[in-house]
Amino acid sequence: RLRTWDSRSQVHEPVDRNFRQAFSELDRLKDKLALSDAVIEKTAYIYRKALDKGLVRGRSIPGLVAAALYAACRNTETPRTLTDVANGINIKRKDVARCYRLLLRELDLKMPVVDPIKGVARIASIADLSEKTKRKALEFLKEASRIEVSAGKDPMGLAAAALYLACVMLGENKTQKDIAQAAGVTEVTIRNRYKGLKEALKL
Amino acid sequence: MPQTKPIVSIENVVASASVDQKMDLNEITRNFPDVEYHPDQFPGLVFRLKSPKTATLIFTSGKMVCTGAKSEEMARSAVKSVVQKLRKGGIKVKKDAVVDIQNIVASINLGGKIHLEQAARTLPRSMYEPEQFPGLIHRMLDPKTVILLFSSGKLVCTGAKKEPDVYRSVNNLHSLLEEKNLMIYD
DNA sequence: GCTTTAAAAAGTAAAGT
DNA sequence: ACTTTACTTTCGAAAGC
Repeated sequence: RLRTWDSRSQVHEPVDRNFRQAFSELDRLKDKLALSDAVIEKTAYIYRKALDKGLVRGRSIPGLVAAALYAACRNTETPRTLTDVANGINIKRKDVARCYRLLLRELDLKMPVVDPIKGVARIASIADLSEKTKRKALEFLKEASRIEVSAGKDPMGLAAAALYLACVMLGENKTQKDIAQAAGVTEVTIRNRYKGLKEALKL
Repeated sequence: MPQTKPIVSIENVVASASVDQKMDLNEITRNFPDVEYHPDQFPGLVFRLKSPKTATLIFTSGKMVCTGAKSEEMARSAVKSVVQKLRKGGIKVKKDAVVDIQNIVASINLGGKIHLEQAARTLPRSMYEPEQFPGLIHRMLDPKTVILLFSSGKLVCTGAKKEPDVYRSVNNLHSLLEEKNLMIYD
């Protein structure tokens, strides 16, 4: 467990101090964001690479740890938003985003495209939506990505709109506000995506 | 050969310039009531022209930065115009400005939609993060430019230092998109 | 890295009617 | 709900913190 870290933890060279400092940060996040060991492991791997490439020089350690963590989530298809990670470490989302872009560029990381389907379960559980509604939303999203209405749109906004559309279709009484809050988007975004989905799916 | 002819529109040209002499920004501020100069905030003075609609930053070193022009030529004439106005306003400027184009921003319409997600998977040096921005960011090596791609088929090209580089970038990308079947024409 | 300038793309957001 | 304003991304130069 955390071999990347353990392998050098005995040696007290500056690089390892940096690594240890960075990961005391990460330990707190593991519980806060309910992350798996695999994600933590990948975060350590990515951070180590950044360290070896000298990307940490003159930059905030929490910012890069957050970025490495977000990259690990993306890489493992773990549904955590940039905002989740930023709030977890208590840094500005914009700073995490900047560090994340730096990691992608300098380490040549290729990330899978975020699938809106990954956000459905979390929104549904926070908004307390039925299993049936969830299934229906998944269907809508699959068709939406097939015909590419999702291109350029915020995955969480799409997932929220699909769930709202499913609620309307199946008669589950949930307000746009409830779902918007659960998804972390505005009601306006749900309305816009809802309109787009309905037209594109000809419903 | 590409199936459509991209419509390219140059939207902004950034140029640096120098009159190779120290400038008294406070004097300029006194003689030109419309300029903005807040040295606490930024060391450059902002000199705006109504036509061509540009903003030129003037520094005490005599170096300048002109933004907002719609062409390389317009940027050069804007700088000439600024120097001319400074002289008319009683500011002594011995030499004419030497101008260098630093960046050209253009908007483009390819005339067909783009398979953005597939492009994100196949284009090298690209980043597609719809949670942060709706466009796909692609870094081209030659010419060294950055192109933003949108599913609508519209693009933004930036980083070019010559107008021909904008066209070369667009044509390179357009061919690449067609080669890889990432374009949708109706 | 930041500060300031300008400009487009499309999405999201917030404020005011 | 609609409009308006504004912010996200990309780029480069300038002088200085």
